Amino acid sequence: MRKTKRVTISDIAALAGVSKATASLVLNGRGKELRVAQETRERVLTIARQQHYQASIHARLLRDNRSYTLGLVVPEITNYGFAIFSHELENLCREAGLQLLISCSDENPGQESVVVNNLIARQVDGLIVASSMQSDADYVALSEQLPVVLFDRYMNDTRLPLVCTDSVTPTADLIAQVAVHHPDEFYFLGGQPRLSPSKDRLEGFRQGLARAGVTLRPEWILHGNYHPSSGYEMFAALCARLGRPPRALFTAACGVLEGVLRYMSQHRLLESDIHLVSFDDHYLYDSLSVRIDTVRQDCRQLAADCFTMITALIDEREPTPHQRFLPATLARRHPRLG
Amino acid sequence: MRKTKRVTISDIAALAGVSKATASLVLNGRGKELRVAQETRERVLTIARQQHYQASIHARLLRDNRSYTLGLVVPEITNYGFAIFSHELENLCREAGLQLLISCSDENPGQESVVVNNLIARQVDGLIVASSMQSDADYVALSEQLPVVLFDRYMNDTRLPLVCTDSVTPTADLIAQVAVHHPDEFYFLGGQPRLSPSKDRLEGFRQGLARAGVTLRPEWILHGNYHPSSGYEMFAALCARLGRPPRALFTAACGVLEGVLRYMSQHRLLESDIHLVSFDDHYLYDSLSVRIDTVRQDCRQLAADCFTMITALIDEREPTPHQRFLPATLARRHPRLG
DNA sequence: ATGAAAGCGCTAACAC
DNA sequence: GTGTTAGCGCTTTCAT
Repeated sequence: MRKTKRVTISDIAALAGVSKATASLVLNGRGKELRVAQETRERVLTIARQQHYQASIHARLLRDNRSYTLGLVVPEITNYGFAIFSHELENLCREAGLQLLISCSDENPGQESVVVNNLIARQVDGLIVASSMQSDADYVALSEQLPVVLFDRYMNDTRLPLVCTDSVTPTADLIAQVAVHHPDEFYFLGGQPRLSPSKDRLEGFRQGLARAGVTLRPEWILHGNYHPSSGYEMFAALCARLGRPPRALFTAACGVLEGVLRYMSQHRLLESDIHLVSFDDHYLYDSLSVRIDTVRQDCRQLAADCFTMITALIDEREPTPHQRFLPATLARRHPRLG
Repeated sequence: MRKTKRVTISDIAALAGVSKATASLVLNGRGKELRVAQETRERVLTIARQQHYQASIHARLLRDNRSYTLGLVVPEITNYGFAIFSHELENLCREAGLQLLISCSDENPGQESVVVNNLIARQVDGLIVASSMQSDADYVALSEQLPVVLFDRYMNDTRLPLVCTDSVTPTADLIAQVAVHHPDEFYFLGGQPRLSPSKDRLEGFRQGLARAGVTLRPEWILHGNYHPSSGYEMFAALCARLGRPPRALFTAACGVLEGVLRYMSQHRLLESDIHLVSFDDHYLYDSLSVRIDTVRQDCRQLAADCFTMITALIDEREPTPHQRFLPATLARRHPRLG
């Protein structure tokens, strides 16, 4: 059944008794301004419709040497924030006639290389990446070849185009508000310590404590990675060390929090009065018995800015600004004491 | 910076002093078995490497008249289950040298047409769809043209290839277990009543009640759609009608449940002793104060089966079986009485 | 107002 | 063992 031969522009041209060139002009709507008689145009159009003519995209792409395609690399599409981001970006792409190719790196630099190379091989017109790499070297090299925009995370003092949430300020604000109630004990559970989100959120944490007049103790800070299992283990270790759950805790990412919650759930700690604070929000947090104060990123704006930036680069306009840090909002669920 | 001219197979051939054909053979690893001297092969390979030769995918696709691409249409990528499914499918595709194109229909048949047409225009080799359409007519027509596999939802008695979770059995099992404790009152909040998940889950609900010896009252059944706002409103209306929250409630999809939870959270109902039962699981449900018993779909298996089926169709092997209904598992969180 | 032809980069059938 | 050549389907000069 599936062997229906493709109807090409030559077929249409032949049937309409015109040349390929004329047919092409007409079919691209360019017939009007550029010559081609009204009557000819109608004939071609009618026939094309009758034959269900659909231009071969591959032929056009080969000719244009463009794929009208954007690559997106995220650590985890199952992560709610990245899902929203992807969804948003996909819509923007579609409206612009671009196809979004989504790949997951699973927080794994090796896997990230694989998927990026795949995308390159597909000749994407641009690449948007939330990278798990330690260094921007690969992307600096890559950006010689095609537009690259980093988002969500950045390396050291990279000069690559970048869209991120400013984590430091809102984290500091939130921590400062909470820390006044927990001057004796406020733990920090972070992800990979060398990734920018971890670093920035830790910096925000420090600043927040300082602002609240709380002296940070080094043993308050624990690092693991963004996998829930890591959050689970850090929290388990902490509980073991203290002989009880901590009184106040900041988790630097939703994966870490997920692990903590799993532990709490398994150990019937959900009714305890631990004060949880976290980076990244989720709609279900409203329905948890434990109240969690969070920093909520503006995923849609992140997507919009990435899109603006990458399209600017593709069109060879230098985007201004080159790097963007977006504000976040606080979602406070804990009843405010005092 | 970005204007580096593409190095083609002709360039390589010229530099190596061989013909395009020979270069092509070598570069596709087919040089060995099929003629081409060892020495020639090495020369070509070396030069290709030096020049960072990367074959133009567009040229190959044009020639093969294949895109090595699969289209996936889901209602909502932000829905946890679909995210897992997509992630899984993406990995399977990558391993098979295919690129997955993910599009969202937002539960909207109009939008669904748009994205499907987009995917067709991209000449995907096959299409996997969780459709929000009332009828399979469009896809029946489409499947004349390319392989189509439906999943998650199906229309009436469609004969299209299909992969679904069997909703009736596990829903009935779960409801039967719970209903014995709630013979007087067990509400059902469904999505669009004409979509198969709603119908099957309602059927499971009926069967479960019957098995528990509970007589279903017509006013227990409410329908809306899969958007959280709909769940919110149905639940609000129900509470208004009863003057209190219901004692037992089954939500037919996670979107509906999300709305219910939002309402409960806003109205401080999370500590009430309402017995919630729902289709679709989420890792955060373990951490909710309200205990929710759920039916958990096997998203990875769904993805695996869709993949097997679509690749079979693409290779023109008829897949067996043509339609697959997968078992689900129950996630009971409510303490079992009696 | 229209057509002929070149070329995008690659592969495979067919020479030699 | 290696080269020639004919497409794949489209767009775009350049003639006419």
